[in-house]
Amino acid sequence: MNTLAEENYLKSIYHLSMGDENVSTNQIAAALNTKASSVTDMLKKLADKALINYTRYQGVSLTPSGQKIAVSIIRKHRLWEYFLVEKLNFRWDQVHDMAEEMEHISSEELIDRLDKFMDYPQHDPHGEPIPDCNGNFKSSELKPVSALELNNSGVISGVRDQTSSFLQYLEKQELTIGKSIKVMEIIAFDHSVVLQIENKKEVHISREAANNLLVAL
Amino acid sequence: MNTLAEENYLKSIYHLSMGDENVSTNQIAAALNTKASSVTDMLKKLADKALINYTRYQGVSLTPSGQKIAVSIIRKHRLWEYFLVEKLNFRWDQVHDMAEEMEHISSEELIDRLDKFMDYPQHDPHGEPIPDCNGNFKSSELKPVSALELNNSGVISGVRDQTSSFLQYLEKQELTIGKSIKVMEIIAFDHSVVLQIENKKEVHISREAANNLLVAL
DNA sequence: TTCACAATTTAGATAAGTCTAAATTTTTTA
DNA sequence: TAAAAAATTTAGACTTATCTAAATTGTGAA
Ligand SMILES: [Mn+2]
Ligand SMILES: [Mn+2]
Ligand SMILES: [Mn+2]
Ligand SMILES: [Mn+2]
Repeated sequence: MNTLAEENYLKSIYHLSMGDENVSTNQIAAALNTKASSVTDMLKKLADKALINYTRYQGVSLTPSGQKIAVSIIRKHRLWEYFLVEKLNFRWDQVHDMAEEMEHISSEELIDRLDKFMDYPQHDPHGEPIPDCNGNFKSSELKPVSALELNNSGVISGVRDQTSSFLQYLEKQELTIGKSIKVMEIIAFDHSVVLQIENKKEVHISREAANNLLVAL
Repeated sequence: MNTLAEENYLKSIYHLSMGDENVSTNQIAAALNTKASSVTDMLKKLADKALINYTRYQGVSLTPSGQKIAVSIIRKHRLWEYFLVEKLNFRWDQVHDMAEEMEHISSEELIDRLDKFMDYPQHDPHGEPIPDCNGNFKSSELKPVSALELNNSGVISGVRDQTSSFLQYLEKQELTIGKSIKVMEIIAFDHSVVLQIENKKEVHISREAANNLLVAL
């Protein structure tokens, strides 16, 4: 099928092109922790395979077949994360790196059976929607806390950054999935935000944290 | 840790060195479906890493650390096969190739939790013993049908060859795990064997098949 | 004990994926 | 709008894992 490296590039391009138009070489290099020159090499290869639209110096977008592969990898990633948390009792901050490997297990039938085994879950442990076996899924209607206005409320439903350090920080602040929060104050100086959790405790989080914490309204 | 290729070589050497002394370059090449020259290159690499004992032209054996890695890969392989059959309802003849990929998922904690989740199974779907988290397991006391004498009985408990085609052939002949069989006749000419299954139906199998079908006495 | 043949290793290539350094193109800024 | 800066690509190299063809080593039959 496709190599592990190709799959990682396609997934990265997919994530980076959310909303925006073309994705740049440097964006991909940053996301994959590699060098721009390596990215250029791979872009030529993916373009040859008709998985991306690529013109020198102009950035890239996925073709329909590239998109299909990317979504299939994302489906695998999220289903394995769900499995690790729900069946093997890992914490949500432990599973991302393992899923990064498991998403490359090739069998489609395996992943469809895993989906059924877990009774077709709709969201992964970080609140992201799980594509079904046809690749369909609602794009998440979640907003970052940083997009809320004063006195707005929401229910914590996901995260953008899935690093252990961020998830563990949230855990410590009791900002976990399902909790309802209200914006008590927005500090103009640094865009940091004071939140009230479940009408009780207040916490003060940075702009950076508010950007990466997602809520349903 | 180790690359996928290295892991496959170590596992292969482990399987080939059962009982025998040193494993030859050509044996490994045949098992991995590659060329002898490629094997030589890899043997040098594994010897540099102190995972095998290697002297030019003399074949190889695993060092204790090489053995430890091989057993860990085999543990993963067999636990994933068990998972695929018991939890995802695959047939025993469908799981080997998927497990060949899954055995390379690196996390040891993942596999230990999977082991617990399935309640520490002792044998994989082909009757092979599953090493525990310390790498301990009884070497299988199973004998090939070809080693039985006339009128000996046994219970079908495993297979050597795990290809789909052999497993499907056994299924069709009703020679499945758990069935008891008795040797009714051994044809001197071609060493083929006539078996009676569960004191009922008789089947006639080739020497090749008898070599690859394992029974407990 | 020699010699032919089988087994193994070496030599030299190739493909994938990556890197650094240099060249090129695009974009910004003055 | 021309120079400077930033982004991107190219050139050339390296690593891992493979291969074919040629050279070397080991061994068993005569
Ligand atoms: Mn993830
Ligand atoms: Mn990945
Ligand atoms: Mn197997
Ligand atoms: Mn394998």
